[in-house]
Amino acid sequence: MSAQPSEAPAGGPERVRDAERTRAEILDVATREFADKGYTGARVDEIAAKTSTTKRMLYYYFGSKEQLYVAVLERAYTGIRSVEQQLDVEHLDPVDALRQLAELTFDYHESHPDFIRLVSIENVHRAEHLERSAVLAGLANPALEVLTRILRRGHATGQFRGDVDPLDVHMIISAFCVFRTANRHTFNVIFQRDMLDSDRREHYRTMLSDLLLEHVRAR
Amino acid sequence: MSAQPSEAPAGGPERVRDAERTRAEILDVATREFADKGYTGARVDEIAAKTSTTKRMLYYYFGSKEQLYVAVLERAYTGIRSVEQQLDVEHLDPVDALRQLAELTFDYHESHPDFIRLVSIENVHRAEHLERSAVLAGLANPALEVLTRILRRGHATGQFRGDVDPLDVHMIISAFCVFRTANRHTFNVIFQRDMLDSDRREHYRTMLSDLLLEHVRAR
DNA sequence: GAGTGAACGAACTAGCTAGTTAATAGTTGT
DNA sequence: ACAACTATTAACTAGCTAGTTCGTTCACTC
Repeated sequence: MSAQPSEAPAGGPERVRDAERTRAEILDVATREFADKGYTGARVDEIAAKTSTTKRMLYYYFGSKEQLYVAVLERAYTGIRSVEQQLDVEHLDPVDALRQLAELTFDYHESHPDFIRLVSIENVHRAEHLERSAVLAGLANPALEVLTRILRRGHATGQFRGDVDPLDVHMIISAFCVFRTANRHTFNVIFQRDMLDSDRREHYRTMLSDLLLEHVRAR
Repeated sequence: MSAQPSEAPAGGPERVRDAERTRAEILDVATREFADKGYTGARVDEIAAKTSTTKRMLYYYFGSKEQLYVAVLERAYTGIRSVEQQLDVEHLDPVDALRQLAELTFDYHESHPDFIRLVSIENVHRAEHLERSAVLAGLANPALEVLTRILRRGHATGQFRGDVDPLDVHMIISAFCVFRTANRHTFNVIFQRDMLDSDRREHYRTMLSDLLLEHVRAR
């Protein structure tokens, strides 16, 4: 990267000072650090040191450790929204749709360990930060809308029961996926089984779908 | 063991000094404090202040903040052993036995929020403390032995499938119970549903048993 | 080409926090 | 009764930690 100072018109924006970039870098580092050490355990100095900027900038952009943490939380939470949008419910058999939703969620949890850790951490803090955040408005809807549509169509075709609560189904999916990643450490120490072992991945992935389908299936 | 310390005048043991008692009090207070604030968030001074003794005693008996935390963890973990021992598997129909085991676990989680919080906290710390502890030896066995017996008898009577992994069943139970209590804060903020609401208690309790039975049932 | 505000950096500080020191009071064994 | 040990207290400290001060540099405008 050859530094193109001042006159950086067309080619590449090699800006020495770049608010957007600095802000984003702080957020990235802070996300890793908070996920790693927890809110109380994370150190502002440590976050700053891992940045290419200074602690002063961190306060300049985010105001306080807490506000930085909230910014991290908000960004992490918006990510999981995308899961449901990957699903083309209308063109799938309800059984396949539910299975795919479960698998997508399963995969998302597996590939975003920082997010899961942040959720655990935030729960230890009784969601006091998330509660005061504005982002969560409209976070519930996408997840539940897709599930509701799947369940309704499944009931229409006679494959599913009609009295299944979408939020209960969502809870089962979350419980399974969250437990597998969030609690794997104590589980592994006690039972000597690594729930994230790649050899067992397919087993768990199938198990979740089966569990769900057995639960919603018409009898 | 419990010797009559000197001449306590009739009434009761008005012992001014009592190692056992002091130790136990510190452990109790520390359990609440660590469960409440997490390992990093808890303050040694605060724990000491909530005791009828001083900080020095805390170091006298436990050596360090970390060793005190480990002692708290160890005591908390031994409690859940009792759940399986309440169950008289041999005199129950396998279906009822599994249902009862699920319900006992469900109830234990609900009535021991501190324990669940400690488990969450310990997972945020990647079980590094539990790993170095000796207590966990033999912690896995009671839970799995009971489950194995239930599943085996259920298979013998033709009610259950024969290829069910006891640890998988245990995992489903834990995932459900742990998620319901450990993640209720973020869940409630996002979905406006309190999973611990007493109105929904029976619903969830039944749902877990149903889920399990559908899963192990012979087809 | 000088002024202006946004972006940045180094060094500082007040208060906190785990752990200690040193001395004292109660308890036990003989 | 007296030594030896156990339990206990208050005050102290070195290092850490979130947040700040104050001054500097860059980019853009007119």
